Amino acid sequence: MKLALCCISNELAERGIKFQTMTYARFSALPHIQAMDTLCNRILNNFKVTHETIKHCIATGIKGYRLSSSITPLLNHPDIRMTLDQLPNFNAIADEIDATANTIASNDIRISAHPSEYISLTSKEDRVIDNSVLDLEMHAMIFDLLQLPCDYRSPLNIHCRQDGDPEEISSRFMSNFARLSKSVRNRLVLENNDNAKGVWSVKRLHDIFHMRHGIPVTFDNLHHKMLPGDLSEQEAFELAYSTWPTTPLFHYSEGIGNTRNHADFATTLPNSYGRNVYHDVELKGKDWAIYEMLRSK
DNA sequence: ACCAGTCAAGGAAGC
DNA sequence: GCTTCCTTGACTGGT
Repeated sequence: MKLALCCISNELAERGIKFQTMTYARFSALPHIQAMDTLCNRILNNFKVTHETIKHCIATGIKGYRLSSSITPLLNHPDIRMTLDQLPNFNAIADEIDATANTIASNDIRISAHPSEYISLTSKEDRVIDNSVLDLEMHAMIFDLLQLPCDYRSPLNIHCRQDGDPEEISSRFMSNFARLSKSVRNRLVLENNDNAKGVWSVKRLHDIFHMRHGIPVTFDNLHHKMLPGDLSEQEAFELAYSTWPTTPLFHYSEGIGNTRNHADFATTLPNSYGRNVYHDVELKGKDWAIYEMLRSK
């Protein structure tokens, strides 16, 4: 079974190998030179942690890794707006990225990302679209620097998050999609959601975004459970499976009770219905949960 | 060393 | 039109 780790290794975190972040409030409270210095050091640390985590996955039989979307805090902030290569320590960062690229290229590990849930290509506000485009381009730039395939083998997975009239929302989505670089467009996939009004089920994503525009649909079993539309789990799984021109990368999680709060560990294994798929394991136990699943297969 | 509070994002809902 | 909630993990400041 091809299981993938999402962002954080609990085992490495326990050994002190952890991501760092910085808030804008803190950044602005410090003298500028000191603020930039701290930020640059944290970003470099985050790339080192990323590389360590990928090596850790390879060593433990984990077949995929979802990059954290918090590797580069603040760079897209409206009052900062920097790209990686504008950082004073970019050379050190590029060296770490190159080393990571080598690790990925010489091993069997699939890399993906799930940019923040706050990204929206459907908003009516230009400011929100601008921020979202920048954030997606930042992800794609990191993917390109890591020399990842510029196609769905390294997907950038987001939601269509707004509720309302599907025609209106999807047409806004597609006109903003056209603004994105090829690095983003070639990798962008859409995941089913379970918003209150229940608009973006697997079926609807398939009918609108896949049939009309060829965008693959990521199947998430927990979102499907909360918003099945008219489909059984297997029907939704198969429909999403049919949208991928390469091996799909789906999401697996379990809620606590009947909620969407993620449980620590799996009680069952993800059902692949006999198909070849990767599963991003969205359980709070992270790699500890995956070890258990790999043992019980 | 530890703990409680803070921070950041976009959308939805309620007043 | 404002506030609050949702979510998450790490930072921050006080003990």
